[in-house]
Amino acid sequence: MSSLVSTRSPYGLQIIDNCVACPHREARLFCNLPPEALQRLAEITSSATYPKGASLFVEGQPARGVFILCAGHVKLSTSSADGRTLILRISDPGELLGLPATISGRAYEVTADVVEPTQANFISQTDFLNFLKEFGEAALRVAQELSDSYQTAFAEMRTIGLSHSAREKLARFILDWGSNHSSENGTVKFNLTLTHEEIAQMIGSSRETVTRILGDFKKNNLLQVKGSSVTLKDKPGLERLLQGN
Amino acid sequence: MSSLVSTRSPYGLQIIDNCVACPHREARLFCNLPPEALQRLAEITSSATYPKGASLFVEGQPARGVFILCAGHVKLSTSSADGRTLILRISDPGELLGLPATISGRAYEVTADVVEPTQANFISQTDFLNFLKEFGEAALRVAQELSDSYQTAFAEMRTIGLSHSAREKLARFILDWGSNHSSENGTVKFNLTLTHEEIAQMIGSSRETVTRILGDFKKNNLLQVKGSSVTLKDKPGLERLLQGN
DNA sequence: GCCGGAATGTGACCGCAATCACATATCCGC
DNA sequence: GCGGATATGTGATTGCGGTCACATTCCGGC
Repeated sequence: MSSLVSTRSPYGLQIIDNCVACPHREARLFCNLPPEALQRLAEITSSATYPKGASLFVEGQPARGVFILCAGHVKLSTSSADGRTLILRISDPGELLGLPATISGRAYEVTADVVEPTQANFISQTDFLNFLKEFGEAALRVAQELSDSYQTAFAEMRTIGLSHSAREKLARFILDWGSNHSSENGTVKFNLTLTHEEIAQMIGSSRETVTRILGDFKKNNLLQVKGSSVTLKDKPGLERLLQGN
Repeated sequence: MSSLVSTRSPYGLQIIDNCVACPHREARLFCNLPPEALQRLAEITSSATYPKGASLFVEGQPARGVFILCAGHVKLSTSSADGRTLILRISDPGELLGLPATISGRAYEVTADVVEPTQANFISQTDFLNFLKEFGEAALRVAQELSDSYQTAFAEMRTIGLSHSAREKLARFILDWGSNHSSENGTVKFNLTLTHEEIAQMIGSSRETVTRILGDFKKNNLLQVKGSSVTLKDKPGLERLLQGN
């Protein structure tokens, strides 16, 4: 079994070999499959790197296959004809992108844009489906992965659908982001690499509103912002804004 | 293979035997599995009927297993602590309910309420997971089912997140509902068995707003309502409200 | 056919947040 | 370190739609 090997890409990105199998998301997905399955997986997988701004796939495009994100971050979004955009999530390394579309055979339902130099493995739809047919265990893993995605997307939907004010949605967004990205040593502190515009698109609001409410939060000492670094000063205070649930 | 058999339930519901395997959703899910898989499926399945108002499962409850809806309709909803409710969809016969939670092992993410006398088959979580482990093909079918659910939920999310006005959301809702439930012979006509309150909960709006906008639609001759029967008089007119997309 | 509860219709009010229109401030490549 | 693009901050305005408070109508059960 090959161990992880790193080299340099043109974008100054760490290239990771054989990232199909495990480096991220311990004990998930395609780890612990029988050797012949892993062998087969390696054969049908091809790796590539993408510069900032590239698209792995675009909403509405017929599904070509799945991408396994090895390094970098990818923005998943959907947009309406009149230019409005809804950002679903920022994917982290280890995630499978384009899975529902590839499995169901329909078009990609979101657009995947590279927000920072990224490495990803690709498996074409036919190869992937054949692989799943042959290795039932893998199909079950895929079902689990889909269930997780489903529940994540669902939580997102709840946030947007069930909260009243933009202030509430923003508070929830910040708390969520914090709980996933914080390096806490006592206080919760993390990097928020999104622009106000993008935050607005995540919570279904407008750029100005995000700026204003964020200013509000600072004024009320709920949090502190320095560059892209955010520190929660009064987490309970923020949580109080989520009224109930 | 046993054919469909009907008897009478206490609720005056048609009881359908062996509905695991096929009656609805042609060529989907568990049809065309090898005989031993079908055999096994029959062993782990138990059937039950539910009166109006019953809950198959409740949001937050640890997953017990999946339900296969044989007859009747079930409302899937989620609600926040302060009493607001978001209805996700009304499930039709043939659907699998509670699948993501059962596969992922987390809690049910929605509540499933019976809105009319219903028959459903149940498979416990452990039985179901063992079954999938043993029959890889079935796991793949399940993955497909999950993909479909995902894409449906996603479309719902887009509707709520990307449209500006309540009027737009209502128009979209009516057109969607019409395209799924209409018995068209020239004009589009269908039964809308939901109260205004429920419609409001589906589009994330308020009861009064639904009443008002629906009245508006009637006034502008976009549609006609007689009891629970709705007839679209000017479909293009409604579609124009979806601005763009 | 009557009754009670649910569903629907309607007015008044008003607050949130979208939008427009700018003024700064910050970042990044050359 | 300069200059243009991009991001952020802020005021003024406005309308949508939520909420409250009722009136009216519908419907199902006895």
